[in-house]
Amino acid sequence: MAPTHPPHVVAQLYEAYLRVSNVVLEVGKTFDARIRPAHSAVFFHMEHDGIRLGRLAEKAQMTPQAMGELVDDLEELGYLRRVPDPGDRRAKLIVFTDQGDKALLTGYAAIDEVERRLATLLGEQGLTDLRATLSRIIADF
Amino acid sequence: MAPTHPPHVVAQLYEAYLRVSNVVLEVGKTFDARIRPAHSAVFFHMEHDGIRLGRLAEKAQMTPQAMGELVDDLEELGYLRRVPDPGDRRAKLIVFTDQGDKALLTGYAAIDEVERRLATLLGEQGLTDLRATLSRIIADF
DNA sequence: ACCTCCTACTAAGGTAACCTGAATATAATG
DNA sequence: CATTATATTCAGGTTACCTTAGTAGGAGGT
Repeated sequence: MAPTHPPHVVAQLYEAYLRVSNVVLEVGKTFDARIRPAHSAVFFHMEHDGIRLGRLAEKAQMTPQAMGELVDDLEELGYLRRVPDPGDRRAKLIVFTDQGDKALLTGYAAIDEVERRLATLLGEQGLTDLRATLSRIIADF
Repeated sequence: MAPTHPPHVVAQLYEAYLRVSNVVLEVGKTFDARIRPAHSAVFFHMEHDGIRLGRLAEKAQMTPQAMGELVDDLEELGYLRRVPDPGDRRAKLIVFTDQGDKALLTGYAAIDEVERRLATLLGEQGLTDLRATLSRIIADF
């Protein structure tokens, strides 16, 4: 069940998120069309010194199996590698390849670009206020 | 490709949307556990005098086939009915049953409740500002 | 060492929410 | 009328998850 007639804030939040995130997604698609939105969860939660599948899944709030598939994809595409975890021979550490590092930097740049565009649109103060307002909503709901 | 380290506005928008919409979704689930989030698109875009499947799909930005499945579900659950369109025998009008009307009102009430809660949290002025800011973002992106 | 319990990961199969392509019925148009 | 367009439906596919059930390798107690 969802919204109703005029611009409800719930609907506005959704719409604003869609539009803004789309800019970032487009950059990703341009970088490598084989990378899908679902893969962003991996880049988002990766750790540069390597991370285990279970922890990555936990951070992304999904099952290790689901995360395993995403990692499989990105490994096949050359963005990640699985190396044995020296501290636990059951486990593997997921690490970035050089190509993976480059993709991550491209993603960061796209997000920073969106922030700059928002600062221009709303003014520095306006962006600060928006951030504060969203934080309050997140904390309260 | 998506976010990065600190609270980026993109991520904040998403998180705020998730939290706020969850309140509405919970109300829906309590009303009838068989109604799924995907069905909200139907309630959102319905028109009280009846609407054709194609138009409903168009408003919700999905294919008529996908929308058809959602309408099938809600018809089976007793919230909608398909009646022949008197003006075009190829088409059918999708209309609410009494039960559908009741569900819609419940949804509206849940959304209004969220708005009231936001007004309390942010103040009337704060909510007005947030709405204006989101509108600007939507218009610009 | 040995046995039990745990943990990381993999395999197999399922579901929800979409999609594309093709069929069918009816309309609209030259 | 014959042609082309429109409204819906039918069949089957894809993506992004999930659940259930292994398997291989550690860790601790005896």
